[in-house]
Amino acid sequence: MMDEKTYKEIQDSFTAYLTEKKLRKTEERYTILEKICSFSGHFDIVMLHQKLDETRFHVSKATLYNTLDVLVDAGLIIRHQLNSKSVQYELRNIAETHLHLICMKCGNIRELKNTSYTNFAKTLKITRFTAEFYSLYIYGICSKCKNKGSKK
Amino acid sequence: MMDEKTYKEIQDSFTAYLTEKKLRKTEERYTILEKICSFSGHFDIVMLHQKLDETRFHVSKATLYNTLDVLVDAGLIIRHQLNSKSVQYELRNIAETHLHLICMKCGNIRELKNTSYTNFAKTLKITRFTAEFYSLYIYGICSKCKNKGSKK
DNA sequence: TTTACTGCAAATATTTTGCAATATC
DNA sequence: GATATTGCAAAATATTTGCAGTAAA
Repeated sequence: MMDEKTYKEIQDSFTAYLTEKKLRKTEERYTILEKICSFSGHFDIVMLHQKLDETRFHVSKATLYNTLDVLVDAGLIIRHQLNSKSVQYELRNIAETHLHLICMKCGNIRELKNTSYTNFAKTLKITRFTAEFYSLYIYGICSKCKNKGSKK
Repeated sequence: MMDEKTYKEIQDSFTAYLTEKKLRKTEERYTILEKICSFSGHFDIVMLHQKLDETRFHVSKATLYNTLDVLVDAGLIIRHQLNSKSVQYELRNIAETHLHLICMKCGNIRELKNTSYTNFAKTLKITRFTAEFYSLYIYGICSKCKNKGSKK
């Protein structure tokens, strides 16, 4: 879990967004966000649903999909398609401080703490577009697959 | 369509891959690759299927999914999840020379010709991973949405 | 020949939608 | 109170699978 201060900032940002868009501040939305903030990496819908159920907070799939859309719109989480399986989400806050190493053989994803690419990307001159954040994916072969050869 | 020389290189690379993996060199696989090489940007399964049908080359969805998997494995195309709708594919060859600007309001995607991020990324020291290619996604607000306010 | 690949249709998985009940504003 | 949001189940989409026929090696 992130520190309390960061969590409060994210929460406040969500509240501001909901207010601005005249959307309702429901328990479901805040509880889902809270759960997401407890993850340190990627997650998908199924996993999030399970974790919520485990803490005895059941929401319908419809609500989950709806809330994730809202959170994406609010810019608090981002959507990745890192492998062929399922859509993965990640707190923008965390995604910003990592780049993603994706093994093209086994599909494994490694997060690598690195902020230099963001700094680099900020120097790019881009017209007719206001950049908010950056995601770098590096595709290649992880050391396991390199040694063992193809796993698939 | 790319120039003939590039197309031949891609085709040869596919042949080498199929040979190495002891996979068969079928007309379907080569025709699908050829069609993909005629696109200058992203495409999805539905669009590819249509375009193939238009040129009177019908393949089943099963074959299409199978072939796209093979092409991803071969490293010739990459898979993007650029918006919430559907998975999009792109020739790796083309993807490498562009970065992607994704509007968080309207979902529109703009490709921006830029290779400097690849050069930058190549300078990153990464252990236990052999990088092959790089993809930079920049999330933000496009000028249309900036002016008009939210479209959604 | 052998068996990988294809097409088709059926099975799964994923996401969206309709609608009545509920809770926010 | 008005109506956005929720839950549930059904519908719509997207993807995978089983299997018999076909074709590459």
